[in-house]
Amino acid sequence: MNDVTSAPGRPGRGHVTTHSQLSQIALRLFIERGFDETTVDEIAREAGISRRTLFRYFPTKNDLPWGDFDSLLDHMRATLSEADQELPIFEVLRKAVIEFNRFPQHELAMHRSRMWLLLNVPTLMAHSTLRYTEWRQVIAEYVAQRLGTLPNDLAPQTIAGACLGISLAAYEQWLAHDDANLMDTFDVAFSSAEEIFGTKTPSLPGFSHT
Amino acid sequence: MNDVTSAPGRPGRGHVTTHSQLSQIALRLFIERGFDETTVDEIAREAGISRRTLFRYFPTKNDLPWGDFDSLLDHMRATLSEADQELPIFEVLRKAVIEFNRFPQHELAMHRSRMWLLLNVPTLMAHSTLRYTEWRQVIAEYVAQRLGTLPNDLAPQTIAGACLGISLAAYEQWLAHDDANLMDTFDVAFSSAEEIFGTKTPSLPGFSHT
DNA sequence: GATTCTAATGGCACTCGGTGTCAAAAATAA
DNA sequence: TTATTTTTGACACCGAGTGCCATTAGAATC
Repeated sequence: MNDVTSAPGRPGRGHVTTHSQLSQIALRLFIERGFDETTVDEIAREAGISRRTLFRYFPTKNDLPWGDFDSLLDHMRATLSEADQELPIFEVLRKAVIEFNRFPQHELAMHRSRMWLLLNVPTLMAHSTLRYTEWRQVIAEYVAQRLGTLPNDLAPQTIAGACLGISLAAYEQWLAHDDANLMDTFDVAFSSAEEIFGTKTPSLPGFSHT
Repeated sequence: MNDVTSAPGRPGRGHVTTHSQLSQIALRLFIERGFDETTVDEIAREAGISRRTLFRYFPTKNDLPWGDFDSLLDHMRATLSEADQELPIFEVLRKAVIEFNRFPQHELAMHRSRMWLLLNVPTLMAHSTLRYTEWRQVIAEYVAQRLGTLPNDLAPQTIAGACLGISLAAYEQWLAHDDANLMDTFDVAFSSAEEIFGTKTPSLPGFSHT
């Protein structure tokens, strides 16, 4: 997933386009005409490349909206590894997740389209699972490191799952209110979760030992 | 998803097979040859029906392993609605989820194959999301009713998500140890989660206010 | 500047999942 | 037996994704 337009100092023909460009074009068409109604041929034609080439940039049609997700994951991994080990796990996760979902102003509209598609088109919802798995694993690995357990143990996986749930809930919220601020929404979602699961104010009658 | 073999007292040709039969045949082939390596034509041929007919029983190849999932969902909904409203939510959910995953002895082997496929074949993992959504919604609706909120509010959705996470973790565990008992595994998973999120013994340093 | 090497592109044919259509088959009701 | 109803099967078709190979364009070498 490297956006190598024309790698300098390397022989051979350079790339004629980028993942980012293709992703944007596809996103626009998906929003305009609908995901299922847009064929890969149309996207390729719009981008001025052949269908065959498009499938060399993205393995499936479902991957087009995601753009360069791997880079974002790497970035979150880095953020977590550099985090203050003294901070409570929950706070580190909250910050890292919020950071992960920070986008420059001029990309927000596109990001909104992207997330709307990912959370509403059945095919994309399904495919997203595979991406979420990678995302959860990054969280789980950090939690495991903090707890001194294995990433695949129940605790890290459960917490990672909860973080994903919180994030998706935040996105649903954000998409439902076009005036909402993404960062704020995430912060509120994490605080709500903290309250639900928190040890301080058990506001969830019954979700505890009795 | 009604297994109407030949509805008595109704005109017209009767069904030549059942969802359950097709599901079992498909399951066997998927395990034997692999999911991607098994074509729909092969399954149809094995079942003695046409490809076109198979697609009238199951909308997609991905749905074959699930069998009659809708009935199970209805059953869980019923279990929840009949549950003692005095019991803590967590305990009701624990029981309902365990009940949902109870299978007669002679079906356990098949169920193991099914779950192995659903949790390990990427295509099926992705597709499962859509089924999990229905499952989570059943939980969320119950929790919402208990809390007096809407099913789509953060709390019910978060708890439903957590239940799903716990269940999947339990299945992973069960599949990893072929001598494990499914019911026991679920019970342990729920207890572990209770400990992680519990208000009594905060065993998760940092996953709280400080 | 011509040649050579290398890597991306584009065209083509093919497989497979999934759908629309319609005639044939089978079961019930008359 | 005939009419009606419902499922089935055959066929044609579409779109996603892949393997193969000739072509193209850029960089390095001479």
